[in-house]
Amino acid sequence: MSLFWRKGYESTSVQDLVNITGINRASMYNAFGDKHGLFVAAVDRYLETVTSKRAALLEAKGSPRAAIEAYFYDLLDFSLGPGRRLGCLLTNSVVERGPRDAEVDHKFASNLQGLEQRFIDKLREGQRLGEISSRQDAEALAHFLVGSMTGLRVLARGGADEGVLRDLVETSLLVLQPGVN
Amino acid sequence: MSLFWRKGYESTSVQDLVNITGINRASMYNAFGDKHGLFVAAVDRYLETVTSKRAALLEAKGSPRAAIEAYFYDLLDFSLGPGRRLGCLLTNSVVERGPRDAEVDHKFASNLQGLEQRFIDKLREGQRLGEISSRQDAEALAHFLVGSMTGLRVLARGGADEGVLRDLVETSLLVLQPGVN
DNA sequence: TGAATTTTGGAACAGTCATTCTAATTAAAG
DNA sequence: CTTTAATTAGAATGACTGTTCCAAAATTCA
Repeated sequence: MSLFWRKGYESTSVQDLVNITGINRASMYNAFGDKHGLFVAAVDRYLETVTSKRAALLEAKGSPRAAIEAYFYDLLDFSLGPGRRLGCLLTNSVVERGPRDAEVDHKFASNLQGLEQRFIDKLREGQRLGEISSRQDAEALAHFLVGSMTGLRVLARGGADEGVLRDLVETSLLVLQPGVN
Repeated sequence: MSLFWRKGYESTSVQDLVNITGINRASMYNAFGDKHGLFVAAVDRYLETVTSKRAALLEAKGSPRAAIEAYFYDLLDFSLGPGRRLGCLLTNSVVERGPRDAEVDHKFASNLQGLEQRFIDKLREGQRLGEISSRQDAEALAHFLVGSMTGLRVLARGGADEGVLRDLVETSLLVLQPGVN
């Protein structure tokens, strides 16, 4: 998973995987079928361990707006620092392989839709509480947040300065603030 | 350029390039040195033809806010439709190769910084005219716009629905609207 | 027209790719 | 302990990788 995350699919050879895992080639092929099967398993593992842990922040009780803010600041923290500027494995994969890998494409779409739905739920709740601006409906805000988050991850991988990422997060969250209707 | 745009660097073989261009292998090597040299030339060409044409929209006289809006809607139009959901060649390249290709990395950073500066100029002018909100300084807004634009391009390549991209653009532009200070 | 340069087809190169195989060794199950 | 299954090391596969070379053909330049 780490290797695919760092180097992408094509640049990671089976030999690389054998070397770093210490697992025999034959065992890998026996367990995963082929390189692509192992890759998909790595992406699944990524979603289970890395992504879903952060998504849980969105399920927190209490202020919905605080939950969304916690989500973004957690992502920001994770995206900073040397050795961590890897972006999102799934996003990277869809950029590299999306148009030619239906499985990756589908995972990306459904993952994004799942996150979008969590955003929508929290946004609606926040709007009902008056914590979150009602100038736009929750769907539009959720779409916006998903886009902003995607930009954040890609800019992080691209090596953007911390200030850029921070401004992106802060300004995005400012959109949620209720002002004049 | 089109092939690298569609398939990325690693998945595009020299043989593919020979086939699609009809140019002899030896001529290509004579002109560009190696595959990477050709790739860099393709990225440069992309920036000269595709990107800089759109960047010119930001130089338009008249309303600075309208110029920024024109830029984003032009990008949105371009990103939609079948066969056009390719994202940005430079962004795709930095995702695939960024950490291991200093030349791509540098091009990405300087290109983004150039765009950021154009945004800043327009934003400042708009703030002076009262067209653009002054709740945040122009730098922060520019960072936000760059992030939003990056997200748009990646989501487009990822096959996101038109509505998602549209909401992202509209909401991002809403941030510029002057409200209560 | 004649000389110099570029382009062409095509073969050849060594290296790497993902994948499969064989045979030996280890571990699990009954 | 015995049998069955899984794991190992390592070689071998054929296809493809980027790159170089050669001689012939075409083009450019003076």
